[in-house]
Amino acid sequence: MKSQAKLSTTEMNDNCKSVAAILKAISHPQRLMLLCHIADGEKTVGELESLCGSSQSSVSQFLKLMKLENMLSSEKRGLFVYYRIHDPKVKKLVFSLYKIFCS
Amino acid sequence: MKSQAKLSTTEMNDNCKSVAAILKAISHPQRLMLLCHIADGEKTVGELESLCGSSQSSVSQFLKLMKLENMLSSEKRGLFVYYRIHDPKVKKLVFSLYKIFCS
DNA sequence: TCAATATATAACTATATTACAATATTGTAA
DNA sequence: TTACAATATTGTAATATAGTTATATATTGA
Repeated sequence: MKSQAKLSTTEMNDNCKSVAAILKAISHPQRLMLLCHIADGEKTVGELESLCGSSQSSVSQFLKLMKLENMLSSEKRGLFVYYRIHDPKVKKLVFSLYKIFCS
Repeated sequence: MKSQAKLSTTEMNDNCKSVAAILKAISHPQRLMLLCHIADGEKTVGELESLCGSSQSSVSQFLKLMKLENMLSSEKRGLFVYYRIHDPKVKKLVFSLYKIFCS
């Protein structure tokens, strides 16, 4: 992390704030689970509901929260709403988490 | 994230739980800041206090929290307590965060 | 139009976090 | 021993979050 020494305190502060906000949105077992499934390919609310074993209401609320953080985007096609990862940085993060902790 | 499909639901659940706990400990601007400074090399409470501009009490509490998660370890030498990153996975995580979000 | 299905929102309770202040502990040095 | 500096702990009030249930809205196809 030596490279970080190059950042000013203000820059570091700002970076920490925004990164912490993203981490906060992910730092919940159910939300992380949702994100992992979505990272594997776009999913509908119903699919996520059964994949994660959560109620429709809570899945919907979590998705909304992560959409507000601009982490996810959604598209309605026919009867279903498809969710996918919007922010490429978030995709990289999920991949890193997988590499570090799950393999 | 295709590789993730290989994990069973139970495995995924467990992984998400433990990873979310770590993320939760980091998902706070001040704590992330602390961690970044410590990742750069071991630090005393007093150093962190001035580096992060936080009160002694909150620095001490945050450090304790992250120690409980086994993310940090500490060693008392003389009058000072030195903190460093204990879990190599956490070190990797901090480095990934830096690569993804700060460069 | 109407029934079935998918999604979103509201309201509420229990619990957890945060910040802050006060106090305690420990090691060092005079 | 006393004093002091560094760190840890505790108590607490304000706020945030989690999880549940109930309700509302939107879309599609018959």
